[in-house]
Amino acid sequence: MHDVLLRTYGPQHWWPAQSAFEVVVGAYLTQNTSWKAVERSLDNLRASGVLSIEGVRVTSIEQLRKLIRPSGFHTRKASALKAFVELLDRDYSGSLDVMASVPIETVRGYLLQLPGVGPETADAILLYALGHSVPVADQYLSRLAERHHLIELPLARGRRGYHTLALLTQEAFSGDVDRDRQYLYGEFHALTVELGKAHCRKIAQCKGCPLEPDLANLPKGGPSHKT
DNA sequence: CGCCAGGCCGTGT
DNA sequence: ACACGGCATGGC
Repeated sequence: MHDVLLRTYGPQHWWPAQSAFEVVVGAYLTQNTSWKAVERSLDNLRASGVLSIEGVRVTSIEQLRKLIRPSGFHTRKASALKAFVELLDRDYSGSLDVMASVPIETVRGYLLQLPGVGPETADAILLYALGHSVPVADQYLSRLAERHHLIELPLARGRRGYHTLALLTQEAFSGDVDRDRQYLYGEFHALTVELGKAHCRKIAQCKGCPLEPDLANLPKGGPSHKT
């Protein structure tokens, strides 16, 4: 799948950000929100000089809320961003580099305890902001895995479903010893998102989907669930 | 106008 | 352990 999508869409060079902290902010803001809307919030933060650790640290939660309004759920996301910086200050000297030097499982545990941070946000931060080799799963990947019968339907959803998909991704790339896994995880997630953006609603019929040859082998009747 | 977006959380079974 | 609704706003 990765190679087919790579040939179709080309290298994605994810995550689209100018700094590690911008990755963190983007990971929060894009929760159930289109990236287009996130970009406007990021522009607002940048224009106000708030798109930095210090910026979030010194900005009031009310002001933060106004700036990120375009990307929705601003009440939750503003306080969640504050909580992240508080964790950073309290346990990692206010430095993402320090956070990146701590064992991955330890950091993941702390991230998951933060408000507004679930498995996908935590892994996106670990991979794209902290430079760890961690697969990232999402709804797009879940749909793809279901359609291609790579996992049983009961395993596709919920917290268990996320872990199953992440493990599946890890195993799928484990045999590739020539390419860098961190890079592959990053690009694969980016490519599945790109596929989702282009074919999210059409993937049921999958007309023009680059993975169509594989989807053509689906059982008669095809997928019945919503995409 | 209605659907949905690169989830997460609290509540109810 | 899941299913379900709420969270907010803007694009299409």
